Amino acid sequence: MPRASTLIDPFTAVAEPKRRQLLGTLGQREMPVSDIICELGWPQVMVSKHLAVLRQVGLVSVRRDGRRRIYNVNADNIKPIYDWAKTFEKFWDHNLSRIKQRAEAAAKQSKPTLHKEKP
Amino acid sequence: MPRASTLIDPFTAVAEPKRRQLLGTLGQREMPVSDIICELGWPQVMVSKHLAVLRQVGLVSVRRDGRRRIYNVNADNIKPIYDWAKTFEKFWDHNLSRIKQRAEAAAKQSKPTLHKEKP
DNA sequence: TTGACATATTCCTATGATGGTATATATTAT
DNA sequence: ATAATATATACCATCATAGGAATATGTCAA
Repeated sequence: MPRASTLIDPFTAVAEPKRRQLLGTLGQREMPVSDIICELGWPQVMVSKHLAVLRQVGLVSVRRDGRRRIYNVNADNIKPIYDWAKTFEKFWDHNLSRIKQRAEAAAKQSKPTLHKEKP
Repeated sequence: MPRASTLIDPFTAVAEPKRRQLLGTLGQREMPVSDIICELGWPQVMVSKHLAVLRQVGLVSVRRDGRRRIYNVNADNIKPIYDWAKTFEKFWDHNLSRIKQRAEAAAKQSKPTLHKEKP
């Protein structure tokens, strides 16, 4: 299989910088497509297609308002990304708080398989 | 440009599920490629190539040990992902704690548009 | 109805990433 | 030097996807 994932998970959806931008914009306030177009300055089709992707993955939700569609962030599906990244916090959080035990346990007790060779 | 970014930033690198798996494995402890191969059960070439990508983006670092290469996570470059995702925490963190002020300030001053329905 | 407006979808193409196979490089052992 | 081990790189084929253009759908107004 020549290429793994697609648009089924938030990670791939968010890999596209434009989609992060879009989410950032929507994060400020819910808005209709026209506003997004205005704020980002992209062609309408581009906005609509990126929105379609984000919708598929469930990162945004829509509701209709006349001929407009009001989009807003569905942040629950961003949380998995946050959670995943957070599993590495022990590496950058050096003045540990409650994570102390867990982090130290995991990080330090790996034996010195580090830089010794077969004698 | 038909298809935007590639393997230049952590987001795209981490979009590949296998690479997240790999990072998760390396997150436990630093290890040589052979151990990764063993733990994940992937063909060697696959591991090496995914590592190459992660290296390019700076998500892992290597050091040599004889004919082995010891890899470990370079978590500093995962933090941008964490930070980005964290900007949406106001949406899912409803029983706020210390983030209260900040979250509320940011979230509330745009109207309570969170889960409105079609009228 | 017709027309204007707002947004979505279909079709097309080019790029480039992924996985596989084979091969190259580097290091240690004999 | 040769072989064995450990890992990386080059080459190839497939196929998903971003973007563009054109078009479709849906909604309000006259």
